[in-house]
Amino acid sequence: MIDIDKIDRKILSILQADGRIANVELAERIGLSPTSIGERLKRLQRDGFVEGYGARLNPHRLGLGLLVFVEVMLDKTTPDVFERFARAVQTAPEVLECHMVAGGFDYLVKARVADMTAYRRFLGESLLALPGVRETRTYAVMEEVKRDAPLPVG
Amino acid sequence: MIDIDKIDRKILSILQADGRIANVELAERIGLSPTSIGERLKRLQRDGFVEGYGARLNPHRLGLGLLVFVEVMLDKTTPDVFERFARAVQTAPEVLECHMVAGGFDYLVKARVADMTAYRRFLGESLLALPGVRETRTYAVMEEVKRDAPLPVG
DNA sequence: AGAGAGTACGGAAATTATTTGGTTTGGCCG
DNA sequence: CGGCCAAACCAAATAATTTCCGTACTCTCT
Repeated sequence: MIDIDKIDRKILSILQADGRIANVELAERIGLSPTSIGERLKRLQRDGFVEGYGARLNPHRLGLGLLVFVEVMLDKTTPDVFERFARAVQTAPEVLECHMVAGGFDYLVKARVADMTAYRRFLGESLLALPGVRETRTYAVMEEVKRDAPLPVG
Repeated sequence: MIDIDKIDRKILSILQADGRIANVELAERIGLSPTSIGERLKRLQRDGFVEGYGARLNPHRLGLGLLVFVEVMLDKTTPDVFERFARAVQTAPEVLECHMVAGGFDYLVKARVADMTAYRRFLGESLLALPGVRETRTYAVMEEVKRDAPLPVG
């Protein structure tokens, strides 16, 4: 396990908020030379702290106005239902996240679709079409109180 | 409503996967001059399709190995419980997402902590300490099947 | 046809990233 | 203690990229 110091954390924190910041400005904000910052960042990437960079898109602008969470329960009769479900979920573009959870149900799915009509289609043609899906409970999001907050690195 | 064409979508798609790609390379991949791509990107940012850029960090590397979802039910006796809960959630660094949902409970909270010990502390000192919280149900994630997939822009 | 908007392009200038080489610091061991 | 090594830092030079500007093309509307 490689440990990181306060400066590294600051770099990660700033980069999480603004992934496209210029190296020189990053260096200025931290109080180190651009060269050092560049070396540190390279190391942070090599050691797997930074997995990549991405643009944050506005889902509403893209016509994806409805966010839903779906609790999925599987039939545990066949041995490979979990595998098959996991694989199918990867290919569904509507599914943004899918987690296997401990508790009352098996999988929690987070998906984005245009509207309720689109959701009904997604539910019927994608989720319920999968073999082994016994039951689902849908929760439509009415208000996104906090959306994709940065990880606490400080 | 401003609509975007196929080239714009391609820009967004690439940028979602690699937010730090050089403009020249982006232009090459799409088959347009860097200048044009720059202009399009500027427009996409101005019109709110791109809200920003961020580094994708590895939560496990940062000691945040446990992902939990918490269903929260509130006491609807006081009129401002929702507001107060929403405000409190913003300041909690463990909370990555919080959504008000329609259905069996009021809020769905997604949080990242180090381990179960840290979660117990978070639950007791942050969530349950809030006035108006009547009941919570916790679901610990055992396996992250799909994590933060890009929005379907194609 | 002509005006205006929108989009595209190439080249020059400004900015930024990366590499190179050298200095300092701190630990380790003969 | 003195020498040695590795890590972190920096300034300067070079390489690459972004931005700015002038121009051309195509649509559409009058």
